Amino acid sequence: MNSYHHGALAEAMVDEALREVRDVGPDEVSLRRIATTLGVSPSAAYNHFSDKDALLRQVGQCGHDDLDQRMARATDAHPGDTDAAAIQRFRALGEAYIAFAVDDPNLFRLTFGPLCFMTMDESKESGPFQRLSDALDELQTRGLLRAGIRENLDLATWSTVHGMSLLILEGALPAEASGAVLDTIAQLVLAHPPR
Amino acid sequence: MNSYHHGALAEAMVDEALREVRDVGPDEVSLRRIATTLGVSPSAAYNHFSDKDALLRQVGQCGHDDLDQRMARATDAHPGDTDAAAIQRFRALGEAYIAFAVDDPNLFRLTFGPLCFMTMDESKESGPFQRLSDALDELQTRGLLRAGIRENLDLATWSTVHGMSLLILEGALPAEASGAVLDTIAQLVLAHPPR
DNA sequence: TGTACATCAGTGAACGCGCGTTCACTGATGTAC
DNA sequence: TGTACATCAGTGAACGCGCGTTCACTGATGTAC
Repeated sequence: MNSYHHGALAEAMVDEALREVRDVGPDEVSLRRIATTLGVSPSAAYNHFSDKDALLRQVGQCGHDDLDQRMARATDAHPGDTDAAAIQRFRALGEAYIAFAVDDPNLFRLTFGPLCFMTMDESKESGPFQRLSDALDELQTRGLLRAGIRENLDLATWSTVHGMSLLILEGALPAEASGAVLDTIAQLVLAHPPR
Repeated sequence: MNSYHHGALAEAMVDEALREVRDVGPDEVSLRRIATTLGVSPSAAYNHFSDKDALLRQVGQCGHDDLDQRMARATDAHPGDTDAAAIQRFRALGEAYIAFAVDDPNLFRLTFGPLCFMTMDESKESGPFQRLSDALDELQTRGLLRAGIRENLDLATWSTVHGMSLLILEGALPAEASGAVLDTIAQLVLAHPPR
């Protein structure tokens, strides 16, 4: 309650850093500006973070978590033990990934940027990639995939959806095209595409 | 010849900026450092470039041109008026794109970064995207593509190859996996994949 | 052929800026006895 | 219940830095007559 000890400075700094990332992009975030905004001295951050990058890495983790939650919601939105539902779940995962990039471009860039990258081995345990991979497993189990393509298909689809996201952010691809491209992917992947 | 007038400062600055981009990444390039390296005053650049971004944009153009040449060479490496050659050309284009990213990661980032992005309409006239699209047209003409997938397939494959490149640069995907993923793409796209 | 002059491509000093990080410090809190 | 003391989480001044850009300037070049 007292004004000397903030009480939850670490969390407040992550929140404010997240705001700055969104506003000005990962490269233009300023530790000093964050401290000033929070009414705290520039050095206070060092009680909670070893350096600026450590703070930014925590913000990147927020992005990763947000994406994961979006993908969880996308799956939940299409329940049901049918072939059609399984296909919808797969597609919804791609839509969620792209929606994250479009809704929160700077956070997306930070999360998948050099500072916060995670090796495939780490992200394989859980998270966005695993969700995609699980969805493909389900399609495979149901016999909906073309024969002999399952191996590496997770990496291929992840790459596609990741690349689309970035091309959209760069303005090289109109966001409206994403639905049509996702349709094309479904066509490529399914043994008997819905017409 | 005299030392007062450099003679080709603009080209020299682009060359040196390219070197800096490769060394330290697009964000850490310094105009002053470039000037010092070239033995020229910090303000000399402004006779040739309106500002730092203009110089960087020119470097990004070099990256675009280099990629385009790599893709041209990739096509030329597999001549022949046969189905097999057409398939090899398509695959070689993807390999060239990824090789550019792996060989020259920082230049790749600049070329496809926010500063240098080109709209799809611009790049459609010629360049990497057009080469990919042409290769797909040829597969289509030869009847090698699965039925009904040509539309948006150029955007889908571009996205895949672009996404793979970035995931490799971020360390999320081992570079050695790229061949296998390209195989998977060929399998998805071709009506009768080579076994 | 020689000269006046416009233009081009440099100089170098200065402006004004914000940054990340360190350091010795101190106010506030909580715990042991 | 009261008090000594360790610990935690702040302060604020300073360090040292490099940056992009502007400005008035000048040396070199080339062209018209």
